[in-house]
Amino acid sequence: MTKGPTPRQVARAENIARIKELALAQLAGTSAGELSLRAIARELNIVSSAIYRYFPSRDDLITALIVDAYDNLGQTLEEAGARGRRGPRRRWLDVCRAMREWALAEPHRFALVYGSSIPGYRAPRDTIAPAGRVVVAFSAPVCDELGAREPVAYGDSWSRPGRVLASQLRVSADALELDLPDAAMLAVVAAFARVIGALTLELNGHFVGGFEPADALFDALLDDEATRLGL
Amino acid sequence: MTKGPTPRQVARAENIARIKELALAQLAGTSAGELSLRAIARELNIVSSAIYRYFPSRDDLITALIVDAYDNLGQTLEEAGARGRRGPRRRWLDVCRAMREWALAEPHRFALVYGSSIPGYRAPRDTIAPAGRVVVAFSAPVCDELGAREPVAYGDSWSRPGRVLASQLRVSADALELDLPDAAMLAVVAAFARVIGALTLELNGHFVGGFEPADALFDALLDDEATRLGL
DNA sequence: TGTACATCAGTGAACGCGCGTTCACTGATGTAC
DNA sequence: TGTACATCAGTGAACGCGCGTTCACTGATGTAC
Repeated sequence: MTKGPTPRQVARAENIARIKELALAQLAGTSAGELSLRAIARELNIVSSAIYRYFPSRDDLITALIVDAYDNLGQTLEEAGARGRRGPRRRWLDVCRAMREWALAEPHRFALVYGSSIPGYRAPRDTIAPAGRVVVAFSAPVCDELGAREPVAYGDSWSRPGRVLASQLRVSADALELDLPDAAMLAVVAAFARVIGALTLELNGHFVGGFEPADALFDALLDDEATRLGL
Repeated sequence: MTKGPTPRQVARAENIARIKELALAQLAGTSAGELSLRAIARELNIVSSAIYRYFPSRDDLITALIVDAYDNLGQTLEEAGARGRRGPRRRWLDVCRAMREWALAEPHRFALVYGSSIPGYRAPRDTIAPAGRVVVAFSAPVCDELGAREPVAYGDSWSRPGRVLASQLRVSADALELDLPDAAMLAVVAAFARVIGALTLELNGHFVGGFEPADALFDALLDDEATRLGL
């Protein structure tokens, strides 16, 4: 018989979850740099110093939120792009749309990971892997499509990357274990930049008065980008 | 004989400029939401309440910084893209490179205008025109190129925008007084999103360990984008 | 099963800071006659 | 040119807040024998 978690362990896990929830709720109204541990403690009906039983410092709480956000987004994208009846193009479009939905639903979380870096906060190594998960999910349909084709067919609209860039593309693809030729990796990065850029503009109100709602704009951008990705 | 500005007016203008400078310097180490008027006053050797002789509130100071940033960036792009011996493609590439240089030189200013919105701060109308100036400068070379061509030649890789999107594109182009057909306007927005996205990723450390420096990557993205813009 | 001991969540006080904004005021600068 | 008055930059005190983090402590929960 496996001994389950003790009541204390259960309570601890619950409290950590609640702290994160309250922190996220707070982020809706403030930037990450202003996240207040005391405010969280107040809402938890706990003395402020008690927070330190759960997170050794404010930065550690922020790190946890960032890791969670990447993981949550990554998983969302993985599910949206799961292999199935749909072709790669459709799958990739679904991934991107899921990304936008996630960003619109949780704009503060999006800002936390893809927004302006937090002053005074230095991201630890722990955030690298979860961040990669998002990119991997983003490019999965492209990898699948290319795996089924002659690599040479790719990259008609892209010129061949120079030596420096080619090497950087190689290093990046390897780090993420992406099986993509240089030109395809470049196209994926370009697509990612466009999606992040469009979401950044939309979430920060740069489309106000022009593209509101931005659904049609987004679809058009994605449709074009999919073609350029060879999908 | 025209009466020049009084000593008082000169001093006032100088102080306003110094306050902005100190505010910008402070932004290098903090997010806009944490900008401290008291800290500025301290550095100016002035009592904290004296700041209110120059800016009625913290938000007004932030607004001034935002307007300045847009104007400064806009002017930089205008100069980089000035008509001359270079063809439109080269001009557009120069504009984009100037934008990157500006962003790398003044990352906090870039974050101020294109980064995550500032919690509690509501941008007044005054920021709209300067923001548009940047987009206009960004698309100027494209407009010039298209003015010299058959509009029909454009947009082979872009599908025709739907009704909603077409109307949004029209409204946006008109608001900025851009003489661009729908497909071209769409391509410009897409290009802008990509550039903003790439800069956002670079400035916030998402290229660390992969594309460092990102010069080659940026050039490749721009080169491809220029082709897609029909340049 | 019962007891002794270790673990650890939560307390409460304190340290040393910070902030935006208002208000009545002084005294220098600028202006109109 | 001289004087009276208005303007306005800067003062200093106050209001009513906020923060992260440390530390010695109490007392409940969990564990090993």
